[in-house]
Amino acid sequence: MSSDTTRGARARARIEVTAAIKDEARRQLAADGAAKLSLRAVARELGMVSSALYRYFPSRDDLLTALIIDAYDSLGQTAEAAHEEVVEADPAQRWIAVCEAVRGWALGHPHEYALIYGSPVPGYTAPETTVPAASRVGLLLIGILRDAHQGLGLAKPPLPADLRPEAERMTADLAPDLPPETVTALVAAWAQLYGLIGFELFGQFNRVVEDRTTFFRHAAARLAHGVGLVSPQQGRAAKSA
Amino acid sequence: MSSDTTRGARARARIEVTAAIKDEARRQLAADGAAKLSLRAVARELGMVSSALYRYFPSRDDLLTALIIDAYDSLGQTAEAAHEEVVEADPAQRWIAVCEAVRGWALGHPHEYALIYGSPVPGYTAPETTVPAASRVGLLLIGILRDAHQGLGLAKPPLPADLRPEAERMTADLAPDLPPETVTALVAAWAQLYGLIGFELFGQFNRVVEDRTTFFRHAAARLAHGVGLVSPQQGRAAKSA
DNA sequence: GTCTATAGGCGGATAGAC
DNA sequence: GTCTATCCGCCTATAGAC
Repeated sequence: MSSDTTRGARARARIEVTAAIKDEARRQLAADGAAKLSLRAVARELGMVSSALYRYFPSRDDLLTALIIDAYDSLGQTAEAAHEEVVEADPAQRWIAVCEAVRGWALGHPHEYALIYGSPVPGYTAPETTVPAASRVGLLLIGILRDAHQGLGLAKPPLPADLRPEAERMTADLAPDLPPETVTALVAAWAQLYGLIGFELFGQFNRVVEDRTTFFRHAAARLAHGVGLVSPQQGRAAKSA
Repeated sequence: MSSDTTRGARARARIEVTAAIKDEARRQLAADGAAKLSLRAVARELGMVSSALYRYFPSRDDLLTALIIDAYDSLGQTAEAAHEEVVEADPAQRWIAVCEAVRGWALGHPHEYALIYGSPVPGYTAPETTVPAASRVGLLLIGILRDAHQGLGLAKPPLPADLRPEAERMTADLAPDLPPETVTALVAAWAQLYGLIGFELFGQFNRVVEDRTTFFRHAAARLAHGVGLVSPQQGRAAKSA
């Protein structure tokens, strides 16, 4: 039992030090960017010696991978929590809520957002282990569309003939129970959502858009409409598009 | 006259060396990213000594600024040239041609694209001198919408009441001769366009979208529709959206 | 405009003692 | 797990000779 306690204490200490390392690394991410993330600097700031960090993360890239997975999970959890709050609303409103949650997280964690959705870190390739965390928001959006589809509240966006083969391939991969028109529109809307957020975050909207919250809400609503969701509240405006 | 010739030769040499420095810097941008761009490494590769570069670029950031302006200009020129080719076509087709040109340039110059539209370089702030070059593609798109508006070929996207003040502010800034509905939709489409390109370029479409050219063409066409452009050829599909 | 030399830093990663 | 010591590399920027 005393050996159990010891092991437990060691495990706890390891978890705490690991968390401290990641916290400090996140701080440096904000200051210098992922490309310059340095184990040495992290160690210095924590009052450790650089070689000690290698017991926690075998290399700089492993630390980066941990930060990426944490960021995807934090974003995914934020989006899921926001969705839970409005899970009784109609699908279009749930869509908008998730979009706004993603934007809110991005504004609150700009450097982590850049880490996962910004330019790739040169010389670093994310391992497959990041995929589950990276998929969370996408799965949430698919779930909303699925609910709308089952409730017959989903219009089919247009799909030109030359895109149909690719649309069916994507559908088989991502959501075989949804129409190819929907899946294709979703993938496009997904990318466009991150375009809106990225432009705001990375300064492209400076001196262009001022009331960004309102602008974004409207853009997210139009994206919802684009994938076939029509909310009762916004039906009038959306139909006139 | 001999002094003129000498001065001319010196000026030419300066231009050539400046170009060589930027070319080598672009090569390193591709390899290591903007954050690690190093005057020393550039000098080494050119067979010069690092201190010599300071006669051409007073600091690393000035070199970066030159690369950014060059990238915006290269993109802008590519987009303008592509637009010239189809300037007789209807506005929707010209819109799509410009979008495809932007994507084509991005795929051909991924690291320069990341430099201007990717995550900001930590510690670097672009000076105002980059603005004119950065505006070229936007002005091109505004011009297409202006032609469509004057030709009465432009539908008004929906604009909710709470967005109208911001829409009118943006319109006064960007294109006072266009309807606020159009300008608002354009700004959103502009961001969404870069979202599509960024996702393809930065790997988010890996294992998701395969036939990216077709996918993009369709997405660009739907963006055209979203800003109010309806091409005769695509009228049927677009109207059913 | 280019050179050498120099100041004063920074980094990743490993070996071997404790 | 943490330490010291070490290898070997990198950087920005300047001074001063030519």
